[in-house]
Amino acid sequence: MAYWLMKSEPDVFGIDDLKRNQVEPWDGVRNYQARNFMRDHMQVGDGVLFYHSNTKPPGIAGIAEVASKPYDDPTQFDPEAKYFDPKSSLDKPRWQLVDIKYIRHLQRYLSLDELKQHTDVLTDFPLLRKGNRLSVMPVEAEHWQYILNLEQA
DNA sequence: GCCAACGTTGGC
DNA sequence: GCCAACGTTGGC
Repeated sequence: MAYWLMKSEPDVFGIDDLKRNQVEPWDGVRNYQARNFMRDHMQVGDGVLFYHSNTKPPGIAGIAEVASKPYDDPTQFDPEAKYFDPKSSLDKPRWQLVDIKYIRHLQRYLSLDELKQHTDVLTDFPLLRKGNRLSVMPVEAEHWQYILNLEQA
């Protein structure tokens, strides 16, 4: 069992939307590193920290779970789709995704500011690394546990 | 294969 | 709205 953090802009798709839909294909990832995490390393049942980016304040909003094996992101084939990729094709698909299932909101929102106050424990937490732009990143088990404890604090 | 130009992310 | 970081593109 592995743990992940996935970013989304709440104006586009936030934790409330996930709660409403329950399960959602995590489409639109167009970064190879992020894709590789989904395609090569995610397993059904893995834990996901649902992070709100590009909002005030940014932070972790809830918990979700990987709900499918990786499969081809359908939006890459659709010329009308925002995430259409003309270099992708049905026989040579570039982008894969997984479905994400809603588990729960955090009891309280953990802002990026607050997380930054714990860099002593959250060393090498990718989210806190300078210049980090990855939308999908691995979370170590100890960090996962620590963050869920912070929620109670 | 190098690298400058350009585009995107995302915090501030 | 600014800008740092950094990935991608394309000319050579």
